[in-house]
Amino acid sequence: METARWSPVCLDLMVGLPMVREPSPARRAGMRTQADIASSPCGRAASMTNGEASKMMEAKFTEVSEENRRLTEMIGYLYANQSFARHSPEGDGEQPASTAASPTSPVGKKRSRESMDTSDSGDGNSDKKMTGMVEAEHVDVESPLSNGTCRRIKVKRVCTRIDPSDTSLVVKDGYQWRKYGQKVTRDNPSPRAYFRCAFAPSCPVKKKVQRSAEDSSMVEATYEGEHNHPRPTRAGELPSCAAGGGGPVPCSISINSSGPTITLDLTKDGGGVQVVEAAGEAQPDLKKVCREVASPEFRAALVEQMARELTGDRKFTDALAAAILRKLPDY
DNA sequence: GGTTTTTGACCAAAT
DNA sequence: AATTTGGTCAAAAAC
Repeated sequence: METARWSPVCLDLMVGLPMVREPSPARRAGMRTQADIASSPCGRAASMTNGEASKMMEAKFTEVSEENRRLTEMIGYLYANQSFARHSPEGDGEQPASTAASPTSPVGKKRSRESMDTSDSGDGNSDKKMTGMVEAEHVDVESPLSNGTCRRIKVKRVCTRIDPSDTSLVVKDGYQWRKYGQKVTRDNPSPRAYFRCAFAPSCPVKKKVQRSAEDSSMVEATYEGEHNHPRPTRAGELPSCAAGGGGPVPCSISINSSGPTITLDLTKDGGGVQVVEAAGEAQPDLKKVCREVASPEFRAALVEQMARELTGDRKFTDALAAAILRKLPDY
């Protein structure tokens, strides 16, 4: 996720569909405007009367506002929550490997364990809608090579809610995996399953999946490395809007600088949340954070925070006004 | 008969 | 140096 350094809170709303018209400033800033919504396949205002289109735009605008309100709540709460305060000065998700991982934590050093277990392939997110994924941490770690050099490996940890009765430990992330091992670990009675990408050895990505010790309905999937091939596409796994449907608006937001990077996925009801840890330090209690994210207090704080950011962004308000004006009939 | 999963054994790093 | 633990291998079983 691209993050900005100039503001403690940067809203990076990557919302919407491929552009049809010339990108507005708001679009360039990543914001989906009301006009975009109305002109998208999700909104069919063009074929309606002005009254119908207006009502539809109003409804869509309300819908997006509501989503933004929820996101504001979540961001504000997370940002205010100083449990995230342990970050490097840069606060950037793409840390130099030397700071992204503890000196003894590269993949391959086995005993650094879950502290380096926070991992990311950058790919397991796109199916949060299917899996009920609620959080992820990303860090880069160094993997020593035989020639003495190190390569950076992206590592991501994803929490996913699954059926407690489901013992398969299968996390639907859109990729194909081959299981190569299972192990019971010391601090969790549930076994940990080890998977390699089905395209191995050409694709080096691995993942570990283990049911949460505290909540058996949650599984933690740890991805190591990045896929070097496209996701095997299957019907029904595309985002509803991208597939031409009228579903939720894809959206992501990032916060950065002195705080953590947080990604909110509006393709999921209630919004999936990724917490992207800037440094290699393990997040002490992400599960707790996830529970807090769902709380009314969190939502309220998020509303205020996001509203402040949006209304304070002159570019956004100008672009929104311009987009609405374009959709108004000429008299 | 080929592919995938299971599972005990093995190895290496950490303690 | 011995033990513990996590990760991987590979033969057997299952599909």
